[in-house]
Amino acid sequence: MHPKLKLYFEERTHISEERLMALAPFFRENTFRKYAFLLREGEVCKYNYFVVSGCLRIFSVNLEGTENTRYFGFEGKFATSFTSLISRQPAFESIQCLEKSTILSIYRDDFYHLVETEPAVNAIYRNILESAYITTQKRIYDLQGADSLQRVKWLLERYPDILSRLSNKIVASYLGITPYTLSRIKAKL
Amino acid sequence: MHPKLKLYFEERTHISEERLMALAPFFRENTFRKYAFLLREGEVCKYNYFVVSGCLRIFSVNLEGTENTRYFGFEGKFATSFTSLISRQPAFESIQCLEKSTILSIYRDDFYHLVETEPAVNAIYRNILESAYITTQKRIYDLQGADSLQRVKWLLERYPDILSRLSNKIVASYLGITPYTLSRIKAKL
DNA sequence: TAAAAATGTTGCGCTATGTCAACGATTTGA
DNA sequence: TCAAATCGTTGACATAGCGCAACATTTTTA
Repeated sequence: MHPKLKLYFEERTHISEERLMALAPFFRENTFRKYAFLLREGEVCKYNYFVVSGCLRIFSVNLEGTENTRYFGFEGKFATSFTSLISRQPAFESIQCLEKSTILSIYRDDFYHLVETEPAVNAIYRNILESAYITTQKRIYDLQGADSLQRVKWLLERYPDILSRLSNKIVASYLGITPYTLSRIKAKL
Repeated sequence: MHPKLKLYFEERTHISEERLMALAPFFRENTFRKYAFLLREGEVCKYNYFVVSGCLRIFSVNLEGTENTRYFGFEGKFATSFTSLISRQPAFESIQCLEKSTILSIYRDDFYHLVETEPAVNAIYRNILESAYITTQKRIYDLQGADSLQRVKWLLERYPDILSRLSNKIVASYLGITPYTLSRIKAKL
């Protein structure tokens, strides 16, 4: 099993070395080039992804053509369209590499089989859902009603790396402001 | 066990009548008057609530004093500050009745004990987290970048009752617009 | 049930931020 | 490696929606 994934499990749950190793075969490692799509809007999401290195984003495009990014998955994070994975319905969002990335993929049915049969995976899944829930709730509370400056400061406090690591266009689509406004705000900081 | 809660379980999981009945003693029934608080910001949330009748809202107040509502719990829904319940940290949000309400409460430790020991409750909890996650994700996608008119239409499509059942002030705090703007938009619909 | 408090409506001015345009800088891929 | 494409920056302009105020209406509670 990849050491990054092993670490992920060890930090979040108790599981014997032996049973942890039994999980390894379910994860397949791939590398993807920058801008590669792991999922396109309209497809049914069939995998849960674990980012070994690089970075993913999950985003959708609205009717006016504006991109809306809701999640960045950096090294050591899981990322998938849970909405599609859970419901088996076509995703309304896409998953894309923002850098050359090394990714471990676990097939949907394998993943949910493990959630049902391996307590450690059940606990991990619960942990992922709980964290994702808390994060999104906080995001709504913090950003709803906040002006652009507050949004950028919010990002700087929470995820200071993002602003330097990713392009303005991508960051703006995450903050819900235009790249023009973001550019102006950065100039004043 | 209250028939509304029984129905909730039966619609979402398989469990024998007998074991379902064994869960009943963990839930205590109370009625609260309109505007009563079940949780105030800063307190640690100790209960998960199930709404038998009436309506709860979960909201916070930002530094400027603007209220921000993130969830309405109507009849047949669970509602709690999961962030506080999970982390055992003080809540940054409050839970308030918007109508005279009948509520079933289950104590935090009892609830998580059942999550660990009763597969049906584990499944229910997973289901709640999954649904909450999907709902919040969609909310972010749908509302971020949307103007006030789009927000009101979004509400009318998804939760048409809310607009007639709750006050403009409350609805506006859910949509992230001012009551003034909401009033003007309603006049034009 | 009546007084008080809260909420809804609407006019007005202001400001933040979106849109468009032009151009320089950076990135990308053949 | 270099041409083409994308992205960043900045000015000018337009406008959605906020804040305030004043008054009407509804709701609350004593």
